[in-house]
Amino acid sequence: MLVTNIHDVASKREITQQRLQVAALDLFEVQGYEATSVAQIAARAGVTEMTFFRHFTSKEGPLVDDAYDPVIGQEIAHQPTHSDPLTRAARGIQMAWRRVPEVGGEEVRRRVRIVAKTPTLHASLTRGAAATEAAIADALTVPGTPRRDALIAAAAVMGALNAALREWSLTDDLPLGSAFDAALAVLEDRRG
Amino acid sequence: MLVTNIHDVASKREITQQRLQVAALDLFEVQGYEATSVAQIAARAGVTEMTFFRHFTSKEGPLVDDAYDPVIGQEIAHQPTHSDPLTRAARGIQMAWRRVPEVGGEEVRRRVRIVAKTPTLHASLTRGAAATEAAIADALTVPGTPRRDALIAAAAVMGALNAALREWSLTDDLPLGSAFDAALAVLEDRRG
DNA sequence: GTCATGAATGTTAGTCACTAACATTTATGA
DNA sequence: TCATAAATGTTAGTGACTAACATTCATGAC
Repeated sequence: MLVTNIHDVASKREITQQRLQVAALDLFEVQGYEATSVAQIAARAGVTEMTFFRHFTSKEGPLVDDAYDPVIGQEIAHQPTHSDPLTRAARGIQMAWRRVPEVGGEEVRRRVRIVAKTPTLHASLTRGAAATEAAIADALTVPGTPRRDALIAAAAVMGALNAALREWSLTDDLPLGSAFDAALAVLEDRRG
Repeated sequence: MLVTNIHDVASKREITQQRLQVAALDLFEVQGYEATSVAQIAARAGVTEMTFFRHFTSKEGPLVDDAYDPVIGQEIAHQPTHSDPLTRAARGIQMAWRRVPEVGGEEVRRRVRIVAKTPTLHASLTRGAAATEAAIADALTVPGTPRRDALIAAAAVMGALNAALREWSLTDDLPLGSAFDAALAVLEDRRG
């Protein structure tokens, strides 16, 4: 190529993916999710529709494709096993997010806000979180906690987290951490 | 028509819808959800593809279209407001299901089992439960419980319930109520 | 019974998400 | 410079879903 940036550690694949994600988010925000076609996104990113699907598994991809999971599972596995699974999951997630830099929080807000404003996408957030949910369930499955209970607790925590994220995304100033605090507070507040 | 059944209180619309649902479930069970096309379902039910979409909003319809909700909301609203929202939601649902006849439990098992065995449908169960979730959130929103907390608690409970239902559907003999008991037990078991 | 009216269904044609197979360009290292 | 593989393009197709219009069928008034 004619110009090579020394700091350009990103592969071409990563660049294209980034361009597609930006294009998708821009269009979703301006004209709404449903009214935006994959062809439009691809055109705006300067590639073909086909290329879009080589970078994202579906139209929802730019919104929900994520890659946290391992940290979360790790932290949950470190929780004391004498606690109940719901508490372990909640506290483990809290720990994990303390280790994640607040950097990029604004982009998360942008993405979740689009989801929050598109009811048909709420379930997609669940789908995107499927891997995370599985990781949580695995980390919760220890002697004394049957698989079934681990699955239930994982699903409950993810449900609460997604709901909290949707609400948080509609605010402008609250930090990302406050969404997690809200979810965990509801899960831990027991006044039967 | 040539033959009229006196006991035929069902309208033609209801009959067709029933035929479509049976056809869909049969095909989903035998060849899997993804491998079944709406055209196939319609053909088996003796109607057109177009007619299918006049009875169900999507291919998932025969699996997730439901109509409980009002009873649940009612029971939750009757829970003592000094309890925390998660507990109110859980106990309200328990009450509601005590009032629902176990009749039809086998069909529920059939439907949920298909969902449980089709990972891409897990999120659809969430979508199908959106109305129920909204009803729960509404019933939880009382003075002293901010809307945000109600939304979080509703999402957590629905997540737990769906996970419990998926697990239950894979068993053959347990009654439907045991699925609810399992979900609520995890939500109420606090050993922080 | 007949007839009018609306519900239920059919037909046609189209959009859009998504996939497969194969061709072409572009980057990278020996 | 050349070989190799990664990245993208092209073409063609399937299947979910929708819109517009035509047709059949059921139901009540008369």
